[in-house]
Amino acid sequence: MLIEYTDYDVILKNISSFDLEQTLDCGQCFRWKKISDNTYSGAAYGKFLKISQSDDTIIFHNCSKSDFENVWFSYFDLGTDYDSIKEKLAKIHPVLIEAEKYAPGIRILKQEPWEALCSFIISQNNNIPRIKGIIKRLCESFGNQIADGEYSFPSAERLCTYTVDDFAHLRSGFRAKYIVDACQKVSCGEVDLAKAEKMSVGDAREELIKIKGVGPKVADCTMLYGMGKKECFPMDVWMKRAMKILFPELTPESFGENAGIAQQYIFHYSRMHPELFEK
DNA sequence: ACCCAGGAAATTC
DNA sequence: GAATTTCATGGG
Repeated sequence: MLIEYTDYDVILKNISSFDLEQTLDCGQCFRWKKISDNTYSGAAYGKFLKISQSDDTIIFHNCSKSDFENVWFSYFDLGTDYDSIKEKLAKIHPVLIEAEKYAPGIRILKQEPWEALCSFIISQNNNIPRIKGIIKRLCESFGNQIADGEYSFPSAERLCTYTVDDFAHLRSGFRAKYIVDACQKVSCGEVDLAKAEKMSVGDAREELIKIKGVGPKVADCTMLYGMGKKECFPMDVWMKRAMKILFPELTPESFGENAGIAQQYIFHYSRMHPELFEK
């Protein structure tokens, strides 16, 4: 991988195992939008970004060197060698070879812990288009405008004084009371996300499920997508189906230290091949 | 009308 | 304690 800094853009050349569409539309994040072929716009850590790809070249448009180094490098997990991880995972089970082949450019994003937590609280017993709508309304109502029509994800501190009624327009249903509890516990430090990030998976999970509406699955998604804990293996309805039909002899532990990455290949592959689970 | 959606809390057995 | 029901909302 080669990094070039121009006056306005950051350009990555000769990058492998990175596909924007696969990474941004595989169910791990909910806020990036496709604005034209191979071009996306979105936000994280309070920064707006337009990013585009052609083959093995990625352009971070109008992006400073410091934003790239401080935010986007780790956000897109550019320090991790996915080629070698895929090779190791492929040896565990042949179905993983298929799943990797289907979307070889998936990377696990390192999102903000609070955004991941909040997003996956909203995701429970919900579908992806509706999750995106609720999060969009949350950001547009309470986030800061950081570019034309683009908003940051509002912090727990920003949200902690609101009640269930104040969130009614989000149309998040029974999840509104969970959002309220998360805002309160995180903003006052009863649940310390920065500390949880440094804890073991077991301890961090215990910490996170103190929040109402956070169980093992939401906690694991928060740790995998928001804290970089790649051994986490969130078990949603799709993964339960996949384990039963595709990997009957395996458990989440079978996938090892990068189980979360395996999970993402399997989740996306399963969701795009629902016929595997019919009847 | 019915079923399901990246689950977890509340209730019942 | 384990199994089942309920929880809002929207799309198919």
